[in-house]
Amino acid sequence: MSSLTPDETILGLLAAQARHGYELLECFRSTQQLGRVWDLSTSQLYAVLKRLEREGAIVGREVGSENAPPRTEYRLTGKGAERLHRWLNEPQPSASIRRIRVEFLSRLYIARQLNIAADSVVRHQREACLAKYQQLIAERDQVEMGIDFLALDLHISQLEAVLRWIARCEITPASG
Amino acid sequence: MSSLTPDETILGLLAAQARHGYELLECFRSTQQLGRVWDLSTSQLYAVLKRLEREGAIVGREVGSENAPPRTEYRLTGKGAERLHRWLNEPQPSASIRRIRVEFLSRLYIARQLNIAADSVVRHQREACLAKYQQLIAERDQVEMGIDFLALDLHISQLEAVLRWIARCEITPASG
DNA sequence: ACCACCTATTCCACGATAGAATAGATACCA
DNA sequence: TGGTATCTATTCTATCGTGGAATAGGTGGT
Repeated sequence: MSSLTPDETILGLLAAQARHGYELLECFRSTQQLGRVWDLSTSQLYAVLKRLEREGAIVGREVGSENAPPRTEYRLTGKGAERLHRWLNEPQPSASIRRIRVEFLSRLYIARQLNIAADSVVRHQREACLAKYQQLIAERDQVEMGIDFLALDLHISQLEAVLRWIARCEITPASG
Repeated sequence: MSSLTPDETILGLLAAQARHGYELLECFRSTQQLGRVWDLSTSQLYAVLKRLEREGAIVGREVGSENAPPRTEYRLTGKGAERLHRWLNEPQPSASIRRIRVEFLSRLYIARQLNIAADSVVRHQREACLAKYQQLIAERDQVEMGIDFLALDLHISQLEAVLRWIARCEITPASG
């Protein structure tokens, strides 16, 4: 598992419409949008754009503006769109608490932005969490009281909370 | 807030007894010990030891062994012990889910290893979580349905689970 | 004699990241 | 009209963290 990068989320934002770096940055800063989900620095955003372009998932073109500095507007390529949809439909998403908080919320948001039904996204996430939950329960039964047990027990509690929250997600899909 | 490093946890392990790198590594690998709390690579562990020595929190000395390669055994300095106890008694620990999972569990484990009462550690953590919890509840009331609300609601659910878990911690202190 | 594995640590190349720097345009105020 | 503050937009740089391989001594098996 590689670390948590906004690559696919950016692909999703660009799938909705072509944008330049600064616009994307605002999407990630506004609490109305992804501000509570991601915390990106300027340089990280531009570094990701460079990487995505190098990988052929997006292409940029220089756009001169009358009342602002020149900007580079990026749009999705076919390759990028393919990667985006693989990510959205990931059948076995991570059940890590952190990844749920970031990746799953991003998937929900992007699906909404693209007017794609999110129910399979939610279902996959719930199934992954449930599987992990049952595995942890089984492990906890083998373990004696100690730091080990506490860590497992906390993890299990976190997953229980996630499962209840996901159930609420399913009846109130993300808007905005 | 800097990122999540095992520096103080290592100071704690060295406070219990002088150890060399490989021994510490085993503490971080064994699930009986900190294996479920941290996931350190070899190079990270040695890098931290170098840093702690440079900062004067620990000192290493070469120890020749009969049946193994030479090793560097580290012990805590006065400066290191001071830093360790500041960390253990931190009055306002982070209420971030991730930090609770890692830092708080480490504090509990280290307190136990040093035969120090953990109740103030637990109390500080509960207070920090409760404050954060109430702040998030207030924020949620201001926010309309959307990704923003879902993110807040998930965060709140996670903190509720943590608070219930902490209540259980208080009646069953960590052993081993 | 050789290989595999354990102990113990170092090295290196790469990428991430924070924060400053650059730079053009507009707006405000004295 | 000069100053400076602020917004738009991106790049640069120095540092740090990291994974993975390399190094290296010792031990036990076949």
